Amino acid sequence: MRPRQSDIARLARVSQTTVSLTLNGKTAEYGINRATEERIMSAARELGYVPNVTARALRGGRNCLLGVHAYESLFPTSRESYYEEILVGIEQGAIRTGQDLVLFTSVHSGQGRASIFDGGRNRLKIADGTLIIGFDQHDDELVRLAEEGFPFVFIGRREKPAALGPYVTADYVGAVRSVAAQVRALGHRRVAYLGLPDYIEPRLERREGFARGVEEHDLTVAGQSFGHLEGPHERWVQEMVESGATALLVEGSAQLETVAQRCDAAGLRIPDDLSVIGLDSITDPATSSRHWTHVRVPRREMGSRAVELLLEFIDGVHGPAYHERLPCTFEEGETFCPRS
Amino acid sequence: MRPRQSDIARLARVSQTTVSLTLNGKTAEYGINRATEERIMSAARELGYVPNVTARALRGGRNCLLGVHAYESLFPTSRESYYEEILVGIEQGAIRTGQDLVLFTSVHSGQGRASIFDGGRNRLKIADGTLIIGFDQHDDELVRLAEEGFPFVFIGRREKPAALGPYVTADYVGAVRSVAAQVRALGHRRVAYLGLPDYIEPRLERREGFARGVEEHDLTVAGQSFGHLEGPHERWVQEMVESGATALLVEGSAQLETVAQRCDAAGLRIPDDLSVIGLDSITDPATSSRHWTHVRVPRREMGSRAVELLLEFIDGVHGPAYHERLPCTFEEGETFCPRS
DNA sequence: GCAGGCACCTAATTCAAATTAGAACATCGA
DNA sequence: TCGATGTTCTAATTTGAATTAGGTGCCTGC
Repeated sequence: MRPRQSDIARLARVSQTTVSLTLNGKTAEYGINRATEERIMSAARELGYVPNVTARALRGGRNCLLGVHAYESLFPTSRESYYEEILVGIEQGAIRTGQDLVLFTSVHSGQGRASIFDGGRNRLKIADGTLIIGFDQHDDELVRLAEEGFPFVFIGRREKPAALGPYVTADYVGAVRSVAAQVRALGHRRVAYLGLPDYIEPRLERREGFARGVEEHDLTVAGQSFGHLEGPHERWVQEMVESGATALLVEGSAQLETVAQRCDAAGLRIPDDLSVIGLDSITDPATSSRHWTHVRVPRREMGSRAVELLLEFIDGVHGPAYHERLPCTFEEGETFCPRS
Repeated sequence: MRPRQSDIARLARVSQTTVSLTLNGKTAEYGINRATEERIMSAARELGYVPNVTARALRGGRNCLLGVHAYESLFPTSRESYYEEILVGIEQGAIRTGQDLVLFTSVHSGQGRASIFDGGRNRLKIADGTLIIGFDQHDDELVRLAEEGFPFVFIGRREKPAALGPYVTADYVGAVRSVAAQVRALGHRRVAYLGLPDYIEPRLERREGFARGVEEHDLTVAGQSFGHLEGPHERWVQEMVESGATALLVEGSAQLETVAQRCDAAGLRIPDDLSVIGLDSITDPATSSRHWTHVRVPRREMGSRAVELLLEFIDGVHGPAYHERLPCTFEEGETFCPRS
């Protein structure tokens, strides 16, 4: 059996209280005698004492467990997962802060959509709080839990923050504005924008950033497309360039490859005839045809910061309306050059 | 504040004992009245009761929480991670059996090697048992925990099972013997083996399977190499073929690509001049130059089965010496043909 | 010689649940 | 009507550590 504080106490001929005090370094505060302290410490060493976290957590009311919730499989089958990098960050954050993570897999066991409440046996609350990643289809349940005072932190998109809990996201607007500034700085005047055919928050914010960037830096828009997931038609690329565009901003990293193909087909050289700048992280550099100049979304940092934020929220450091926008970084590549 | 059993007790006008008994389904065993049971259950529902994992763990109850332990980051930074597929399987197993997973990230917080005990933050016991993946550098600690009766199940390699707990692995020996049989069945007589430069269990077992297969099917060995992580030198490939090999078995999936390059360089066609069979799963088919004929290690199934096994072990269905070897599957590809 | 204060330590309680050992009451057979 | 058996529930304890609220003895100052 593992030694307890009371075993140390017996060996050192003191009370369990004194042992606890000593082991927690409160000797000065409570005036424990130096000699007593040494007896206790050596007894602890002799017995190979290891505190029981469970007991400690019970007393402290904290479980040191943070939930991770994603409405989907967490260990992604596809390698293109949006979650992956965020999860890496969350893990790092948890390591740094000494928390363990709970994956609420049991909520998936029912068929149909995963439910946080899961028929009343609400497992969620075994954690001290929960990180929620991505797209939410469960606002009703979240509202209920938040009203009960259960702490959440959201990562990434949050359509209606609704003050349910703090969130961490990236500064998409700022990132695209800054791209616009650099485009202009390299002499470009006329630009185009290639978007994905949906309207989730990060994309809307990029578009806002583009609009503001264009205005602030006196650029003109040669074309915008939001039509196809995979990328634009060759025709669109050609027309855009013919109408004077010398730089193209691309929302989706997968679209970049299509752009490359279209340019090849149209006899356009990147970046000599057209500078191309990606507005999202490159998911898999290994499968990229070239070294794209792009904006990296700090997903890892977002995950990592979210862990700290959740702990701070639990401790009452921030209110539920608190949020942070982490800056994106500009990654130099070989697809962006001065206007020729 | 979160409701406790005593709150339910007050509302249902019974003792905390009765609440505990009822919530744990021991009504029959202790003869709790149907009406009392219903009062308790509805009170619990009304208050939104959720058991406190910490208290339960302290006292020694079940939490429907299974730990996952890997001595390394669980969410891999590299996409080539050995763990990934196993984790997918574990997640599926957990979903099927209604367990939640705890990632013991907190043990990594100390610098240096991750320790299960780690100066006292042994949180392991909040889980009902733990899955241990991969290579273990901590046998001493495991022994200690196992002696305390904490349930483990090991996945994959286990150098000294030491009867600490059951394990799940793949039948590497059988898989390679069966490859040898097929090689012979397609008329090959002389074969070569390309291994990785280390001696962990799965590789040793593959080599044993190769040795036995060669003997059983009356094959001869034209060459064996264990020199380089990335693959063989061109010279080795040439010599092997010149000495009569018509089939090559390759341990590492990454090595396959090197083999392809060497063959191209030497003017050897696969499979016309040389059949090539991989002995491990193809990690990323997208980056494969061709559709390799190979043995797939059932890592997903191993993870999934390990979850069940852990539950069975906790329930005393198996002893600590129990283990299972799951069969590998033979995946047809375009790199293995009859000897011409 | 007695209040006040300090140094040093401990008994008792708390955390939330599980469990052991019975208690209170009814019923039944002899 | 007495013991035996059952039914239905509870008081008290346990888990391991942290904390609160003291308690004891010694010294100082007046």
